[in-house]
Amino acid sequence: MSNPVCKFCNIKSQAALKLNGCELDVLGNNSSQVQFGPGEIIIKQEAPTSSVAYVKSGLVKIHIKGPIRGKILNIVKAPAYLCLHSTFGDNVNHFSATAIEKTTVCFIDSITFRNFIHENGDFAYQIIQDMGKGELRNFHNLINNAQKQNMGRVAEALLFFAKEIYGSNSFTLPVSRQELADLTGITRESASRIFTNFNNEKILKIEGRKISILKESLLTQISVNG
Amino acid sequence: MSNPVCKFCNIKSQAALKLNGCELDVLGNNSSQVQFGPGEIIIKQEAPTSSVAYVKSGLVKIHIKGPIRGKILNIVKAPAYLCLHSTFGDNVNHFSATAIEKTTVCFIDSITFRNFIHENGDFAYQIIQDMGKGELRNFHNLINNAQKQNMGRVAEALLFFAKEIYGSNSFTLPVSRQELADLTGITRESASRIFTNFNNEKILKIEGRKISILKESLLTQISVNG
DNA sequence: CGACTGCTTGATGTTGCTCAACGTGCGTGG
DNA sequence: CCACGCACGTTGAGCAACATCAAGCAGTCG
Repeated sequence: MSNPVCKFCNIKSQAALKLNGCELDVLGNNSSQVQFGPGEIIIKQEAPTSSVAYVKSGLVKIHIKGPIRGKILNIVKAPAYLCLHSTFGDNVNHFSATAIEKTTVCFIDSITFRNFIHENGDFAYQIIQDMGKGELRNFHNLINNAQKQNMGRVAEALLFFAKEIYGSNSFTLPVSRQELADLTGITRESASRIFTNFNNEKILKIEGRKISILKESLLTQISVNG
Repeated sequence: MSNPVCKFCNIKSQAALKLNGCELDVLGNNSSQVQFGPGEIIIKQEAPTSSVAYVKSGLVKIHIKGPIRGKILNIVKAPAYLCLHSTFGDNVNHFSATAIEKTTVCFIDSITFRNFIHENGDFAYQIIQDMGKGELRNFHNLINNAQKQNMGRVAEALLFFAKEIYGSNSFTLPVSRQELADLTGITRESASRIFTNFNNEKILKIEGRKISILKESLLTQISVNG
């Protein structure tokens, strides 16, 4: 594997910015860059964690096979590391990661990555901050899913896409109704019903996967109040 | 603050074991040890994160004020760090931590802790592993809460106490019915009903908070199948 | 054109929350 | 000391929210 452009890559992670020229050469020699199309699996649940994945561009869903049905834990936008917790918490992946848009991923050899942590405190500190922020997001998710009811969850998810992913109140949903249901923890029928409901109430304008948020304040209220 | 015994403490964290004598002196001079009784608040949600908390002994619940009712995110047994994610993800605590048994906590000055990470790669690596393991546990929780129904959740919680906390099928529940409900995300009435149900079915023997698991395999099955 | 996938809609059944009542033990203040 | 409020626990009845089941529709691909 070889990826000699790390040194000149301009989408470095916060952590990689702390590496010096020599370390960046090592990184380049121990990583490889791969392209994924929508639906292609980047990381497979149960497989051994042989490398660290860094998403350079694109959009990825983190998901898991639940006891009953699938569950999407998170949607991650580049730039971000994927599943660091799995890498350092265990030696198999606890989740799968699948591209939902065209995505570029750098796979970094685990040993190399670990060495950086051991030898470069600034690098380690950035990784810890990253993990911390990620975990906070996930906890936030947990609360929502635990106590809100369906309309609130869907509202939450839509606002997430608008704010966090696209930065606009008009966007094309990158996931199917089924996937949205897996993300919010409801059935696809319920998701569908809530969509038509929001459409009728003129809170959203929906044309297939094209969504425009018309009454953001109301949607926010629904999201907050459960 | 002063706690000169760090050097000779025999309940050091995995991370602290990586510190040298000199660093342990610094740790001692920048940390303090505090005792908490059941119900006493160790970390308060929304308060600034001024120090890192290390639980030396005892049992702690991590909880949060939800939009509708409280939610217990996790029950943590010593030895463990508390809420590292809050410390590094943001500068206010996103959760509260409350002792549920007599608990000893060491508060370590954040700056000191950060310096260790920057300067001692082995220390940093242990912290990262800790965070990784913790996050995996939490994700596991999320899945359960998302898809199981009430009986399964209660079964899960009981097995958690038996396996992870007490290592025995007979134990005294350290939490009230209300708290168990907050942990599993159900109402206290539902919790109560399920308890009497399990008692009638002879899956458990219940006397107030004293619990004996009689049919572990059945309970496990209920827990797994939702 | 038929098979298939993704989406929608309606009818039905179940789960679990809410509300309400009642018992108990504990601490507080008259 | 007793009355009272308060947290905890249990049980029952009714209801709303959702999942499930079932059917139908539009678009697409071989």
